[in-house]
Amino acid sequence: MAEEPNLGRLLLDGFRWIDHGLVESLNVTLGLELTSAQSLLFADLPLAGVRQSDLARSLGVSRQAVNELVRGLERQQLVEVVADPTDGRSKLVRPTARGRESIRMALQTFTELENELRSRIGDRSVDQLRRALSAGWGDPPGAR
Amino acid sequence: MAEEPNLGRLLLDGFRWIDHGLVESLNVTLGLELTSAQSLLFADLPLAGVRQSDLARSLGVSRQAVNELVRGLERQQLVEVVADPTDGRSKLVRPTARGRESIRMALQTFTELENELRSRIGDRSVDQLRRALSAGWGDPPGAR
DNA sequence: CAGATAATGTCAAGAAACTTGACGATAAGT
DNA sequence: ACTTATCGTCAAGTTTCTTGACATTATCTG
Repeated sequence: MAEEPNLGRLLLDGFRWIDHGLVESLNVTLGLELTSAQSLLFADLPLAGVRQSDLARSLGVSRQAVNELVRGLERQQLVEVVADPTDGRSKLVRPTARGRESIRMALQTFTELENELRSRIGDRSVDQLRRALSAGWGDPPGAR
Repeated sequence: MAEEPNLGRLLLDGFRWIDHGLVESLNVTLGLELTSAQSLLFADLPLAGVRQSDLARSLGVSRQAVNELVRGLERQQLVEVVADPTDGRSKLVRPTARGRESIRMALQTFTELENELRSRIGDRSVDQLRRALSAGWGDPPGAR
């Protein structure tokens, strides 16, 4: 007993804390109707636009999944999807004016959440947390 | 650019790393067929048994969700569900002999993953990571 | 003790977030 | 030129979770 808590559970709890704060902020404060996955994709969308398939790679999910999320954002006029001038196969996902404003809010929410965290566990701990997490996870030992 | 990466994304990546390693270990090495959520519930199940509804609270999901996960584990004879002698409403979820063996493997996997992590980012970073994450997340500012 | 209130497990229906497989269109490699 | 790979997308299915409703059992209250 006095089991040290499972690291996976700890990471998941942390994620849910951030995620919940982000979704709440976008939906309640801005009156949007974003799901969790849409928010996460949307929140750090480059203003210049991204190729859908790069988005899939960066999120670590299939192109099909990203496609569906992007269509949801499009329906809410937060992004527009245009043909990639440099590649006839690709499409670029780009925030609209309305989208850019929401992204600003999302980024502000991230810093607010991080400040909240700093006030709880201290500046040093937050910095160390970020550093440890940023080191890159690569593949777990058992990956095929 | 050189955007500092979104903390939520970092936490999620970490979780997925652990999760993938755990599921892989249980399924490939032990020949089980556990889903991600089943593995997470199963991996640190108290040997003495838990009430289903306590499990739900500790995981942060509904009783209905836990019920379904437990039934899956039961089908694979990893747990048995018995009436709680102290409360006629409750049921206790308890690992079987086969389950206990698998749990030992799961715990071993956790330490292996953590060791892998130590070799990548160093002992101090792992300790700091664990400490920061253990501080408890409570409710995010916008929680209702 | 009786009656209201609450907690537990479960059935059902459905939403969310994925997956794999297949396909046509475009790009790139040889 | 031909093969091979990549891109977006349609379709179908899985996993994980939700809310609502309900019967059963405990607990609280007067």
